Amino acid sequence: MTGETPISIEVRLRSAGLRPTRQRVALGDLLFAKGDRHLTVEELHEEAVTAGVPVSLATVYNTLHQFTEAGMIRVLAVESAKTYFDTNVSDHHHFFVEGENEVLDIPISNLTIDNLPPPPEGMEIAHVDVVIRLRPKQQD
Amino acid sequence: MTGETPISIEVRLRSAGLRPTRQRVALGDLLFAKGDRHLTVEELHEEAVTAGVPVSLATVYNTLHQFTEAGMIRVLAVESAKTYFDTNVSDHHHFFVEGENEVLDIPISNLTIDNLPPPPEGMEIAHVDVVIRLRPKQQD
DNA sequence: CTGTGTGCAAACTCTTTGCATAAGT
DNA sequence: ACTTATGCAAAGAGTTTGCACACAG
Repeated sequence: MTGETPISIEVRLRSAGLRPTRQRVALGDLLFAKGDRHLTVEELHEEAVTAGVPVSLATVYNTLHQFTEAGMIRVLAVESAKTYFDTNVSDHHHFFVEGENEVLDIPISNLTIDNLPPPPEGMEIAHVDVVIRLRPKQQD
Repeated sequence: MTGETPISIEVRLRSAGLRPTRQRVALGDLLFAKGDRHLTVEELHEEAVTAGVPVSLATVYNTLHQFTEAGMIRVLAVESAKTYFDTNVSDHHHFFVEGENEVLDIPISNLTIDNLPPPPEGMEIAHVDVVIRLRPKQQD
């Protein structure tokens, strides 16, 4: 066998209560076909147009937010003007290249966080984001 | 004794090569007088105006960026539309309240990160940000 | 005085919204 | 058919920029 059968985008969309329209399916394919990715709205839009799916920017915004609500992707905490969406919803972390505003997955590592503080009353932890900010090494 | 003598804003500005103008000193006072804070440009601007220092928004933007370059404050990695500036430049971490876009310091805790991955070639780690995203506890 | 800094308003970028048209079930 | 999604263009929010005036040294 060649691997696990991925659940089709159509099915995933339906379980999320979203109609599997051409645009949503195409965006879902782009997002999930190539492994884990972090994209901005503009990047995904451009990919879609290049791939022959002339979806509008507004629809990409809508769709990414819907996918986020459905828990299929999530928003990354980076200090950039643009919003980054991550197709990997599990606990893992990121490098963020200053200046270039580029997001990289932290490769296989056993980074661990210990002694997480308790959340304040009435709150629960939704997610823990570790962003390792990188800059070009300066040899002065 | 009542504590350490803080270095005056004037001196700090001069060492950073910044003229201690009325606006910069006032903003610096607001930023550093009350312990560690995280503020948006708008919040600081409003504080300044309320405090009787009618500085312009553009100047607050300029000043916060200059302070950041001087290493006096830093920008936080949160997934908010607004930029948050933190007066605490040391390694410490944050709660981020979803929806409210509120940033809270993580109180005294011995949160530690182990097995930090090595940065990619030619890059060095500028800062490690841990953002613990909070949401209201739901008891369903 | 001379060079910086400041304020204002306009410009820019990213994101959201309203509404007519198109597509899914 | 009926409902929901899409596209477009305009509006919003946050941030940056250009230039005349003001202030610090």
